[in-house]
Amino acid sequence: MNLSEYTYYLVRQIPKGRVSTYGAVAKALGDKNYARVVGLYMNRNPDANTMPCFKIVCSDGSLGGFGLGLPDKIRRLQNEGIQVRKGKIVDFDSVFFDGFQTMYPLKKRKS
DNA sequence: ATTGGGGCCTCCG
DNA sequence: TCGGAGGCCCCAA
Repeated sequence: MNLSEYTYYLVRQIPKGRVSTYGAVAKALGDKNYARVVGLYMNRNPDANTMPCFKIVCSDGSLGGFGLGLPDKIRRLQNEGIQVRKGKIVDFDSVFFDGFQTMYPLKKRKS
């Protein structure tokens, strides 16, 4: 399993109605510096059916970006009952998910 | 609130 | 194949 596949695996762990952040995923990957790379993976694979990248937001609760356009991201979030006001997640602390199940710490590149 | 440095991958020429 | 530029960012100052 390569890095991008492992990233998708983690993102799919986010329960319905919850969100997580680029940084949280990066930390689950083993290094917070992966945050930007996580964003790239999201942008590269904007298929919301297999990879709910709309559930990944910035660590301060703001939305971040979205390859298909932010309005679409907001719509998808609200579909799961997540409220968005003024470009931020409402009650961010209570919907934030950081309970990723990491099989192994992926510190370095894996084949 | 704003700024800038960080350090890793992917993309495209 | 090689190299440089940039990214759906984060955090400490």
